[in-house]
Amino acid sequence: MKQKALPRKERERLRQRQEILHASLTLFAEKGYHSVSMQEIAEKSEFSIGSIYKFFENKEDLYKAMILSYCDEFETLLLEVLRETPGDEMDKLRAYVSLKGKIFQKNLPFIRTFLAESKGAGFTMRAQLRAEMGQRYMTFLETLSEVFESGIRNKRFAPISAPYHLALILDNITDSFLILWLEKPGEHPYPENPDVILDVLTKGLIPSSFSKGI
Amino acid sequence: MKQKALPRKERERLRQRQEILHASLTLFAEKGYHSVSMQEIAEKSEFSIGSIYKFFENKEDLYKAMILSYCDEFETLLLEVLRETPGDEMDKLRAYVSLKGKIFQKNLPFIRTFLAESKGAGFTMRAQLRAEMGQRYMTFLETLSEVFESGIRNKRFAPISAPYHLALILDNITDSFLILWLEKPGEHPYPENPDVILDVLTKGLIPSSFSKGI
Amino acid sequence: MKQKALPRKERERLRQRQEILHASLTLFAEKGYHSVSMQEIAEKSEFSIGSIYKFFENKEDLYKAMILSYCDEFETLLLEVLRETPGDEMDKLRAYVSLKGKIFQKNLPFIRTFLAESKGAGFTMRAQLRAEMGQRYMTFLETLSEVFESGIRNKRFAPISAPYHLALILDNITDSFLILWLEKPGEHPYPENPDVILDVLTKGLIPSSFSKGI
Amino acid sequence: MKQKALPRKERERLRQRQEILHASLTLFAEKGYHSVSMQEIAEKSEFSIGSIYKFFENKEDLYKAMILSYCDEFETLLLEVLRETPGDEMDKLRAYVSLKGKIFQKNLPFIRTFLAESKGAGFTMRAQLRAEMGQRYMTFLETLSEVFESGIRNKRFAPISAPYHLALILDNITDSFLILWLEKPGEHPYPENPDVILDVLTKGLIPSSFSKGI
DNA sequence: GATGAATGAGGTTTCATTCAT
DNA sequence: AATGAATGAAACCTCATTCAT
Repeated sequence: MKQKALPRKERERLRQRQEILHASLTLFAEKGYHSVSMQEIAEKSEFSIGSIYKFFENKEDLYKAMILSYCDEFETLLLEVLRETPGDEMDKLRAYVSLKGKIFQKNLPFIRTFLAESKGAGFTMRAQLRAEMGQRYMTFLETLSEVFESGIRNKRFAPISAPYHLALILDNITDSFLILWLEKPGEHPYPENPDVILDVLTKGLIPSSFSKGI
Repeated sequence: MKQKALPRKERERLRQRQEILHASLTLFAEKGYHSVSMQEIAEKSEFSIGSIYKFFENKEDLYKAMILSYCDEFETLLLEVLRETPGDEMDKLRAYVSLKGKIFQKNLPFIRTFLAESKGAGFTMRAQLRAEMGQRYMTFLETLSEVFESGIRNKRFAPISAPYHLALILDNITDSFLILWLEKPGEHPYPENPDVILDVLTKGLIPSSFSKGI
Repeated sequence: MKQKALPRKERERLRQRQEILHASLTLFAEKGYHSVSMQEIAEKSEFSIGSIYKFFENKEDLYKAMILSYCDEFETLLLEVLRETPGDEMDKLRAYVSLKGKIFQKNLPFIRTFLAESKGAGFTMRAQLRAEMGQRYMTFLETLSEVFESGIRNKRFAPISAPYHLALILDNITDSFLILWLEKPGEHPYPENPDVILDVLTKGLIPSSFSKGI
Repeated sequence: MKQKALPRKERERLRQRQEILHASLTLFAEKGYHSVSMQEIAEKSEFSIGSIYKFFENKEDLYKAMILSYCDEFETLLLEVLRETPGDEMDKLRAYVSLKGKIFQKNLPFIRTFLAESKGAGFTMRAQLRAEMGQRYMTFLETLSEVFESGIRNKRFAPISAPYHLALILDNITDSFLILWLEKPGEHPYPENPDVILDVLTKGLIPSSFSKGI
């Protein structure tokens, strides 16, 4: 019995931790790191300030945990879709583009926070978090680039650029569409059909007939 | 003589203002808006706190002025290169990609700040600045998209996507390379030859022979 | 038992609030609103600065609360004496003059503050507090003037002036004596016998014999 | 010629000094000592900040000079009317009450400042100014009380109270009417006929027939 | 002599963190 | 173990005063 008592407590603890992280995400996403007080997080999460300090050493620690927790979740999902989607490389890319759109659109509050931290200065983060996220992102890009590599190896893709660059670019093209949607959701919806996004990569801007002409 | 007396004072004032903006850029870029104190800006710019408040109403005003001042500068340069580069559309795009790389590499401290504010949550900015920058960015993208439009009209480019999307994507691809360079300057240099970046757009990932095969 | 638990905390809170108000009164009375720092109030009241901001939104709020709290207290006492003193109108006026003297002499620090705000420019107050105090004072004068009105109706008082003016004047005559006492307590004590003050109103400066003579 | 040169300069200086005092009165009266900056006084008076410091040692010195300058002016006028009004004591009192009303109504901005400093805490003033003004006020009251004393000596007035008290009270009654007028100018005008104010002193509230009845 | 740009001490207020209950 | 009242350092900003020009 005692064997199960501890795990149960432990699970309870983790659940509570998640609740705090969830509450804090909303707040951080709405107002930014510096404009959210521990008081607010305590109120929103319905824990006492003291309790929050039982789970996290300090405000920054909480913020980092929140960011990484969501990164974990999304990373897992995106890696899974790359690994497990059946079919050829294009099918994997299509599935990836679709899933990324779905995830971000479902997690609106997180996107801005995430983009600010990953693209930009990430002022709120200490070097430690930047490094951690940078590392993860590179690792993820490597997995994504394997799809391109495989495509090129299988002669499905032309070797127009280094696979790692292709991965980087595809990721950023999707980000572009997401940012556009973020700014003007009505005017610029994220395309339901992933090919609309992939076309930019797959089709050449300079038509072969034209390039031949040169 | 009196005619020049006033302008001289005015010029001196503007020069001082620029010095403050320059000093604050470095600090804001290094530590983020909230982690820089007016005290620090005063020390770095070698003005007194009081003097800084003669130039800017408050900290936020200073920050906004700093961002917009640099945006202005870069925007002007980039628009100019699009307008004035001789040759066809590809030449303009090449010139744009090269210049953007040069500008950003020369203004390292600004990039992070700028990217954070333009892509991400931009928590530090009030809606006003976001709107201002968003507006400018869109206007700029429109000018960039005119190059694509013209290219398509002149049958130089295939209509693989909406010109505005193409502009957005090209801009984001260059950003990607810059971010990569930012993280690991040695490992991922920004390509000197702009075609390395443009290839991804111009050449099709899926070779026509292959696509024909389908 | 639980029924008393909450009220006890609440009572404790109110007691602490009163302590801050009391400490701040002394300081404000000695040095004036602008020359008292929150630091000083914190030290004098033996609370931390942060704690004071738990009780009051800001310095002005604290000041207003202090003024109104003392006004409340004195108003209540003075209205009570007007309402509940047995006997005729003269008895009520005598009791009023006596009590006012006692109250002000016991609350020396408050008088100056109060007089400055009610008579003078009251620059420290925002319009809101001025209006509030002006309204209260007028209401109070109306109650006081009812005593004169009743006296006139009962033919105890001659209708030498409007009851409201009589009230205003009586109130100011007592103020005069209090100010005199304030300046030179030894030389000009507030008269123990209220008739010394009331004589000025009740007796005519110009004797009837003299006025008849005219 | 040189003999006149200096006095002219001196006169010019005094005129400028007065201009500063006049400009500062308006500002102090509108916003209160602490809410007026030297900058504002400089702008309003159309002198440079440096020049103002040539005339006055510091802000407080300027304030004191302003107060005392206006006190001087009004004191002189009021003493004159007491001294020079022809007729009996009642005529002098009537003239005094009328003139005081006129002066204050004409110098609205000054009244509040003056009343705040003389009646109330006078927070803005240092002890020095309070003492100075207190002294002057007492001296003035003594002159006013001489009218009452003379009236009593000449059997025109009944000795209902000490002459000094009578002077104090008359002064305060006029103040009361002025404050009332200040708050609600339309509703409570300062009486044109001074007897409306003086009646309260001259006539007895308790009619002799009634008092005899007791 | 006159100017007003420059200074920086000192004001109010916030909020992460602690710790007695 | 959980709480949240208390703390006080540190932020932004103002403005009386000085002094180089």
